[in-house]
Amino acid sequence: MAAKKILPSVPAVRSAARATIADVARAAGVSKATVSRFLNHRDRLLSKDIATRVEVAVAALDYSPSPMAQALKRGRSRLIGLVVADVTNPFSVAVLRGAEKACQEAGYLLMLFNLGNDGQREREAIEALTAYQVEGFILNTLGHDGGASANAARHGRPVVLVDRRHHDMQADFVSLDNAGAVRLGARHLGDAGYRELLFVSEPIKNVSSREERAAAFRAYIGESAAAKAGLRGKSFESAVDDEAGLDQALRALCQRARTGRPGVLTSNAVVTLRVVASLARLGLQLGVDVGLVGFDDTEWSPFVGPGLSTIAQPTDELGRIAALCLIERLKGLQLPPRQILLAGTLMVRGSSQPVPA
Amino acid sequence: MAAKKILPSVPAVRSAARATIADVARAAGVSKATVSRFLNHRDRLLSKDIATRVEVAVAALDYSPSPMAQALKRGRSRLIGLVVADVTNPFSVAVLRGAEKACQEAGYLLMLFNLGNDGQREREAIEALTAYQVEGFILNTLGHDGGASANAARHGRPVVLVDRRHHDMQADFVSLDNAGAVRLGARHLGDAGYRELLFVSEPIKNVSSREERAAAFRAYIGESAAAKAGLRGKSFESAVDDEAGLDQALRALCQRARTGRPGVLTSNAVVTLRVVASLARLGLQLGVDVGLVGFDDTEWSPFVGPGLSTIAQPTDELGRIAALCLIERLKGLQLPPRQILLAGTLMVRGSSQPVPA
DNA sequence: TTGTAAGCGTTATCAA
DNA sequence: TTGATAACGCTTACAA
Repeated sequence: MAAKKILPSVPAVRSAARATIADVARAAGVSKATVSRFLNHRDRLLSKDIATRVEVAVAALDYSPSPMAQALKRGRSRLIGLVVADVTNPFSVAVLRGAEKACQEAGYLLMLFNLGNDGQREREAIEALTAYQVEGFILNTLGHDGGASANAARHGRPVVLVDRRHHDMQADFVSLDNAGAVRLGARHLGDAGYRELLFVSEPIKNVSSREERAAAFRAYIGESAAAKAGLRGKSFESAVDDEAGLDQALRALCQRARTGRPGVLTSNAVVTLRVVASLARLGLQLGVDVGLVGFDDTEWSPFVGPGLSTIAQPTDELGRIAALCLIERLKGLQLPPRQILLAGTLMVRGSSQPVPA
Repeated sequence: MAAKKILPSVPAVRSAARATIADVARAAGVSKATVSRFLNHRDRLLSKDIATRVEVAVAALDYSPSPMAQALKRGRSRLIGLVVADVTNPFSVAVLRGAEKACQEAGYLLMLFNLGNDGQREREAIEALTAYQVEGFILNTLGHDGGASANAARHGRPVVLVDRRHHDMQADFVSLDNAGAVRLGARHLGDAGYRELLFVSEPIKNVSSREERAAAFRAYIGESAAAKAGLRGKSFESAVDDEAGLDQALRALCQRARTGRPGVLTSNAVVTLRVVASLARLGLQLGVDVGLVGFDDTEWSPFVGPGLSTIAQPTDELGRIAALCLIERLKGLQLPPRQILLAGTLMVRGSSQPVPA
């Protein structure tokens, strides 16, 4: 057996429990109130002498106030609750990053609650977060919370909705300009010579962003400009496990397109992947047999097939703006609910290359 | 102008602020202590009569205790801190999901802190989380925290490390069996006829998982079995912005491989994408000119080129086990630091198809 | 300008 | 079995 190695004992910081404000007061020879004042109103009401004594004590004890105790006393916690329907969704993560940065800069900490696509937990999430005294919410959810978020709003905890509206709630709303983005994609496909279009979405199920995109597609197809250009289109809702249905829809699309080429517009990255898989099953070539433009520009988009044309969302900005809106409200801004829509950007790649004349 | 619609006023829940334990006590006509006892030791020490009175009052007021106040009093918060180096990394997100679920089931809430790959913030993160009285940490970080986590551990806040060890800390560690996974990938490439291998990693920079994978590759190549099979290999560290360097390394690989075919093993999904891009620039075909196996099985792996062969990590399990380990410690388990290594799974696709004889 | 003391919502100790 | 009461760490009237 190997000789027992003697580990160097941990540097004997003797670290007692965290220092409290009482410790600092004692060390500085002042009252707790004075320490508190030094911390919160450093400027006013403090003699130079005492101020430095406190300052020294704080440094010596490496003191920092307990946010929990502060929250309890003040009723405010410097916490912002972020509820996302699904962290697996790269869109959510990107928004999360933007929001996090803005919160951090404003001195807030983000408390994340992931629903794992289980709508049931939405109410639970908001209540848990409320219990922890979060000061406001950023919600990327369905709104099936039994009024919990509306309730929070009424209690003076502002709410900002990202990407998905809640039908029953008036709140600031930050999102992609879905209608504009759909037009961008559809027009591009048309311009590239794809004339018979199919819009493929996840099952709409009352999710506002899905509704808006689907509606925008129908509207665009109905416009005279599109009709004049000979653009026609249908929509299809693709369920996770219904590969056969999707295959069938795409086959039908190709049939209809006998004359003009078929083009597909997908409503998010997950659906894009499903369509790519289906096309592969059908033996159809991207950008040759079928054109494709998908929502959400991912890191892998350039490398699938001939490169996937996409509509990029300004995810970082969305998250950042959502956080900023919320923080403004926390600072007391009184304003009717705002709607902030950001434009998408078309990334052209091989999957929508022009149909040879 | 459209007639002004009269919105139905919000259901007049008259919702006063959250009920406190004092409210419940008053409503039930008992003392706060009794209510507290009912909540915490429902079983012992309570006359049936009083118990039901309290129960009714709790229900009527929809009371639930304030975790903040509990944390202040008990010193425990039912909070677990999760620090990840980068939420953008799909691996981190997957782990997050697993951990979150386990925590939730055990009645803990996860507080997420994302470093955004800014190592500087690691210490800050741990201190912020500590201030919020998190009871323990799950860390997927570098360990450049100036001893903050070691310090936390000493204060009785257990720490579990995921995927990345901290050189200076003894703590439970949960990770992929990197050595095994590397062998799995390398051997597979060899078996498929790719004889001249290149291991491409992110800059190692002291990150333990990167070190382990690189070391395992060197070791495997040095083994007699590999040598006997005619396997040879080198390693390359690919920096984000150094496309030229990577191109050069791959060109050199192909040169060396004149006789046997060249194969590449990449250390994570980001690097995989870089290699795919480089190969495209060089006009080399995946699975024909060059074999490729990459760490991390992503949703898009099947759709890049002929399909990317990958080594899948049991991410959900990793997160779950990390959380469970932590929770065991929180329950008082005294044990020397454990190391839990999980095996990876090889997913064979077109990028490593056998070299035709 | 500083200190005293009350109280935020809990739980735990002690009597009753 | 129940009820006062004193903390937990902090902020804030109010007094001095």
